[in-house]
Amino acid sequence: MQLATWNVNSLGVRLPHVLEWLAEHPVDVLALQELKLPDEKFPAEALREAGYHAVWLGQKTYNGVALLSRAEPQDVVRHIPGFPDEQSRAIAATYPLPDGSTVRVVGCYFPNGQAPGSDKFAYKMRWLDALHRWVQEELTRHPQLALMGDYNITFDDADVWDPDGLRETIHCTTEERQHLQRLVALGLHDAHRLFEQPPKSYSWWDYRMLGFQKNRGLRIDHILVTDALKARATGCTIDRAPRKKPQPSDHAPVVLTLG
DNA sequence: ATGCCTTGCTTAGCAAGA
Repeated sequence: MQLATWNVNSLGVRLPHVLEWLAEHPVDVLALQELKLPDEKFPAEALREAGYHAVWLGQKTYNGVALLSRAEPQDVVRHIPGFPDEQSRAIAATYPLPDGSTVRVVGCYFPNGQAPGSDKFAYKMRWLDALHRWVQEELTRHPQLALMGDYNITFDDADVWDPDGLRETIHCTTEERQHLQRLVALGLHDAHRLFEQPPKSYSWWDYRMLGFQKNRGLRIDHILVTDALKARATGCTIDRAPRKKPQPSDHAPVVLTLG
């Protein structure tokens, strides 16, 4: 049983990569971010042919999230309830597990935030507040929950290729990291850190300046899990292989394996 | 560094990403 998350930076461009990756890695649930296409252009048929159900929340040009799954999704929620948002950033669904229990999957594309002090940063903070309230409420009903996606926040310096040069810049500010810790304090665990990882493990690399080749990256794509899922987790990896292909997304998939 | 890439929208140059 595997859950994965991947910011594809345009599903229109990256659909072949997604299909190839799923053929090699037939995960049970794949959360996608940055679809960059409206609902009516979502490639549901191609994904169905690949054996995947899909639920999605599209948006023209920007944002957009989806959940692909082997099993049929239940109790689908689009957008953070009680947080009217013109930007399509959140989707949730429930899936059956082989033992008869269920897993609640919340897939999110957190706002970038641009720079501390900007309007976009203020929106990021409001969005994070709303997400916290929503996840807290979801946890009352779902002991097995995974919150995964492009968080656009690093946990600490170990997630940053140049922590001194990027100190208190976007993705690395104390304020953003405090929000991330508030989510953790709800009783969640960073799945990546549950396991031994290679040094300098990142999930995003800038397209410019040979960022990937020099491993100048950030770990900003995360899977947070509840105690019950932590107990079942047997591995969590970042798959750098798709980042090496021609015309890649700037993000790599993150994969959680559950026993 | 004011950009460096990439994408979408619109059709050459922005906006936005991170």
